[in-house]
Amino acid sequence: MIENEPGETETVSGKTRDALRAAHLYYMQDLTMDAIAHELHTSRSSISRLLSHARASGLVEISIHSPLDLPSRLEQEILEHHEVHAHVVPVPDHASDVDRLDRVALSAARILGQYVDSNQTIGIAWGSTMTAMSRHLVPKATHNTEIVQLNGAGNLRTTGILYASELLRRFGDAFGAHVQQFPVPAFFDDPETRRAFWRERSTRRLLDLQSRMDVALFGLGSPFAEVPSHVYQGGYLERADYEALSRDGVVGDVATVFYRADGSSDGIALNERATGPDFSVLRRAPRRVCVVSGRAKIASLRGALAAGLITDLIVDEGTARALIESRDG
Amino acid sequence: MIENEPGETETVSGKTRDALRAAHLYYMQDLTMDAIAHELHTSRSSISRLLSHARASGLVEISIHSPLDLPSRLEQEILEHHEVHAHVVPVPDHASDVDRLDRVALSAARILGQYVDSNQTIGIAWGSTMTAMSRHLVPKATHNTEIVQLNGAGNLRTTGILYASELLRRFGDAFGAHVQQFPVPAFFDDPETRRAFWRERSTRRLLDLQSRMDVALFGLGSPFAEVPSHVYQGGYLERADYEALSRDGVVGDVATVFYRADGSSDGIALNERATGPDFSVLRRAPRRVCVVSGRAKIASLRGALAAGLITDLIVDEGTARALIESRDG
DNA sequence: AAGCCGCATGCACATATGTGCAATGGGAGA
DNA sequence: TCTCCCATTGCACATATGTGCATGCGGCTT
Repeated sequence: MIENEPGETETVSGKTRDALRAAHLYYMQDLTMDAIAHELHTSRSSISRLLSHARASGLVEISIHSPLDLPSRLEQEILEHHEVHAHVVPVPDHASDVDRLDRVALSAARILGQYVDSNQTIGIAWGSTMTAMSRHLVPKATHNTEIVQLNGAGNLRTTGILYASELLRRFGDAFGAHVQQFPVPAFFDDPETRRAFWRERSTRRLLDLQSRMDVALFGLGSPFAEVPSHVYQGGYLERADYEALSRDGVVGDVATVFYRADGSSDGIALNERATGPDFSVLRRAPRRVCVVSGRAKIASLRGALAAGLITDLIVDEGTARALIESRDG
Repeated sequence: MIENEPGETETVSGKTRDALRAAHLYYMQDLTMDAIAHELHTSRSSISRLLSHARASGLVEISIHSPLDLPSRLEQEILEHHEVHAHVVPVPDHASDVDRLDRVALSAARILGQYVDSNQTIGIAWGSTMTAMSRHLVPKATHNTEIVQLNGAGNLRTTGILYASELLRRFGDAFGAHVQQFPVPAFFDDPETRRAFWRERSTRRLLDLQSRMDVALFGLGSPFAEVPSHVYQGGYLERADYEALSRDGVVGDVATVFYRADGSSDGIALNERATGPDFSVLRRAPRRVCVVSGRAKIASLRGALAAGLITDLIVDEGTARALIESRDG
């Protein structure tokens, strides 16, 4: 976060003070913006902008509580079948996968604030889901919170996708948190290089952070879906790798670590070269938030659930329904 | 709370479900009402009404967080000088006392939800401030919460003022709580009658509840202000009573129990006939929320603070400023 | 001291939201 | 089964809110 500079202090806190006051008048006292403008001796349009600012900067928080006696049927069933707390994001069935992703990411960004707090270590993966989320984060002030990158990103070839560092920075900015980058490629070419790297003290420091995560946040990869995930388009994997994955019965990945439909991940060769945290490490985090959208990811989701990687799931309605309805969807 | 009747269940929970979904779409996904109407196959105006319902029924909660490093100057100073957590309600200086009361009550009603929770006993006084609040309560579902009337109300002579029972019922409805009425006059004529009554088992049960309150909620009376409080207009007190109060140096009351500027209340004769809880009982409640508006109540507020009756104060800005600025305001 | 830059402001217009009213339809009771 | 009642709906209009644009004010650089 940018510290106030001399001479700027007044302006910055003045704006926040105004925003706070306008928010009180608008949300607590139900005054019209016109009336507020009058009270604050400014124009109505300035108040409109001030209130937008108040919302966007987390001064105003809007939350939705479903009555305890009326949980969403889907969320209830997911809890019963999979022992996972679900947030089902309503999305019309006819929505495109792009819409779906955007809407889930938007909701997820706003829900995320509930999980993040001071004095926490938060692990974050990268991918198209996380990128979409990063665009909509609502800031929340925290102290002593640290964000740690879960897996290497290497270089990207495709355009229009943010570098992982930019993505992490957005999360860091939103929570006033320090960011620990993980500057390695997504996959090493040689398992031995990875092992050597893992012995480096700077790497160990980061791995240590990962093992002490309070919250892990990730999307899911699904290598064989019709619309392959981010990782599978970036040129990280070669044809031979795909064939190996296919042979190993892989259905998905979390932070570039692969698993099968039954949740197992032993003996998957590619994992020896991957940079994401071993599932045994990941599972140490008491809260593991997974954001998923699109039915293409159902197989991947089932696998991740079977592997016990998820404690909190944010998912679009159609996918949630498909998850519950049939085991062979 | 009205229980669902057969055949009504579907309708009621259907409406709540719709409201919940609409709220998600509106507040989490930023869809326009038009778009939501389309998704839910209804008209835009129905969505507008549905969202109003969602807000009014507490499904949607809007809260305002002031950044920890920027507390309101006034709130900060009140905390330092009086060891009380203040919520300062912004109100323009030129507002009338009626406006002031309305706006403070509206804000207070919305803040109240933060203090109320399941398994609590909540004591509530009555008066114009509480009446105004009762009109704006935002429902919040609780279990096993009990509301107990702090002081008797007797009969009222003036019109346009709700009977205490109606007032209490509104609080009870808002929190789904059971209400314990206290069917006695505000003041007994004879102290002996009061003592006798206090020995009754039904009374003792209620007094016992009062002594176990988790939250007490009250306004302040100020007998000698230009605009006298509710109690002083209702015909509860006679001229001789006023003169006695004046002689005793009384500056205010909480739930019809009087105190002096220094917070003392010993030897005030009228208190022997009053039905409100003794301050020693009141102070057992870990949270004691006081709602005050209007500079006329400053002397009364100072006294209540001196008596240590308040832990949380909701007050209009002008009064807060006057409280801080000069000791002889 | 002058000039430049960037940001905040208010206006006017474009959208979005709130609400009185008449019409509709489902359900309780006769 | 019929009728009446009341709650809910959508329309059309009234308000309220959002936003592109031109303007002007400070602050910083040259």
